[in-house]
Amino acid sequence: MWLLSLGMADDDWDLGAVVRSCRPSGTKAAPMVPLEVELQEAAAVGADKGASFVGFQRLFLGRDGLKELEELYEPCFPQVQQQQQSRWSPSPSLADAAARPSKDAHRPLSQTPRSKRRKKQQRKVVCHVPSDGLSSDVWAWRKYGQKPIKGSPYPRGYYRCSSSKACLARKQVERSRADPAMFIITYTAEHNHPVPTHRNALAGSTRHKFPSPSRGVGHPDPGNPSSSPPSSSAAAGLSPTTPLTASMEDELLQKWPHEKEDEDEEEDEDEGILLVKDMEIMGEDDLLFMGAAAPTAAAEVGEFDCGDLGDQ
DNA sequence: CGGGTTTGACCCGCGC
DNA sequence: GCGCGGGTCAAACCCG
Repeated sequence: MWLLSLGMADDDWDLGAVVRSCRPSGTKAAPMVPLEVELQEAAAVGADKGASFVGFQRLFLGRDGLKELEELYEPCFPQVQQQQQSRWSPSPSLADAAARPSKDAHRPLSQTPRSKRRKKQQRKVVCHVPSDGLSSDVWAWRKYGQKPIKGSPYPRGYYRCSSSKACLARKQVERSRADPAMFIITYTAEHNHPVPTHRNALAGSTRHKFPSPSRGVGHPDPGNPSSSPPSSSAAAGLSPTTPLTASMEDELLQKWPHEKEDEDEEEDEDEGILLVKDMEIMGEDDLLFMGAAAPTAAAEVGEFDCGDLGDQ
């Protein structure tokens, strides 16, 4: 099931974009099947998980932009559409938030401002997607880093929008410790440009060789991430970009199965964050969540659809 | 050649 | 104030 939680209330098109990216782009997108959405408020978190939709709806009531969301999610969540009629007022967009360079802006060093430092309250959108959903993201992402996360057997991949240099949109992809079959995609900041008609041709083209002996992994790919089951395919580092980037995925994939053992203990950690099963809340103030189901991930992982969905 | 990925180092926020 | 850990940078490398 796909879940998406919005750490913010923004709803401009950017948000939509985000959402979009989380949902099947195109018709052929991955099976968006399931879609069980669970939405809750931060406060609600921890509470009954069953609150899901209801909570969700409540959250959005009265806010503008909801409408847009509805549309966006419609495919995924008909219910939302039907039930949510209200709109929520837009709050500062992620872009804004992210755009605020904060103190980093004046960083003397050669380094660029790190506005992003974990702002405790930076708005984020967290999306849980099944491995097979990792692939569809209409945006073009470029990986700029990967790091092992303490407590998690899976590394987290850091991506930024490659469509526009000025775009502050970022995304983090990490395999769920609790459920390796699921990926946690966290979007930070919004795109400040329209969705690219098509992702860079090169994007993602780079690492197509899965089993490439060279980079990273030395093992043969377990299951050809790209072509095969996503479940194994993505890893924290999948490349959201276009189609495939298999290397990272491979790595993760490969290790994934093995590390699975750790799962048990990790579960709670995942949940610790707030994940109510599939949902997480980030941001502290006004966060909203919405469930979204979006088979986007497929693209990240694999190669399938990326091309198609790239365009919308 | 352009653009993406990999990877180690660096920086800084946060908790103790 | 210190140390840990997460997030980002940037050089090196790879691929079409």
